[in-house]
Amino acid sequence: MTVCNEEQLHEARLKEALGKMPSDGQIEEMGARFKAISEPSRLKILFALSGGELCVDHIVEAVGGNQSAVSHQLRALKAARIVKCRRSGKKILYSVSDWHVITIMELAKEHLNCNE
Amino acid sequence: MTVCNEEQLHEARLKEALGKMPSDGQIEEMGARFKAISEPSRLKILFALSGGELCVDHIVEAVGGNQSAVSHQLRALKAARIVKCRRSGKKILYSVSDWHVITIMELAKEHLNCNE
DNA sequence: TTATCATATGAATAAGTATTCATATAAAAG
DNA sequence: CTTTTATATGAATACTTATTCATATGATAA
Repeated sequence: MTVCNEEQLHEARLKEALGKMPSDGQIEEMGARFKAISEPSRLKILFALSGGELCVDHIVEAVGGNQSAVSHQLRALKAARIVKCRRSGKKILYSVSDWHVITIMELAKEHLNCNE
Repeated sequence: MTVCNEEQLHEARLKEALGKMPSDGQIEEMGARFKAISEPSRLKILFALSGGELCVDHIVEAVGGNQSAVSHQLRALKAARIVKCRRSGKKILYSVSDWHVITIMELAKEHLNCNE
């Protein structure tokens, strides 16, 4: 009767988990951010921009691939409000606007070397 | 001639960025992890599991949706080696195996409240 | 053994996403 | 004003991914 009841323990955990669960809106927002940095080319773009603003053709050099593809990815990152851009003469210069995302990328990169 | 040359500055930045760019393998690995936590239901599953191991039907309760869908997502998370499972009697208990991922989720959650 | 409970799986469909190609825009140089 | 340079865009295609339904597995209880 007072024996360890695993089932009861799990029920308690479930309730606790449900209590701490972020709202659907928060979950959506987090998911959107993670999705933005889940594609290799976008990740590369962001690593490239983490050193400072760059124009599109330099970004293209940094990530490889063709100009149109990079432009589409930049648009996605801009829509996710992770990067912003400004014009300077002929060129459009992109830069990071959400540094939290870069922080998370750096952290994830460090975790890689923890050869789990 | 010694005038501030923006172009030159950007070239320098590009080189620096290229130098710090993770390898393609690292980029792929990071991308895979971020992708794993970019879908709402998987995020919810992980938040639920962050309190300790749970059996599948409790996970289903926690995230909503149907059993089969949750099972497929659990498989994806297991394939990404973010969760693991063990059998206990009739039930299969899932738990987090890669706590780095949880760390990143918590961080991202905190960033949400920075009302940028 | 048979029935039942908990979970996993496969196939089909549906939805989302990346990439390419061709073309459009917009500023600058001539 | 015309041309060139830098970037963006739209449409089409090809991929990838999520979800559902029906069924399979595998442990346990009867």
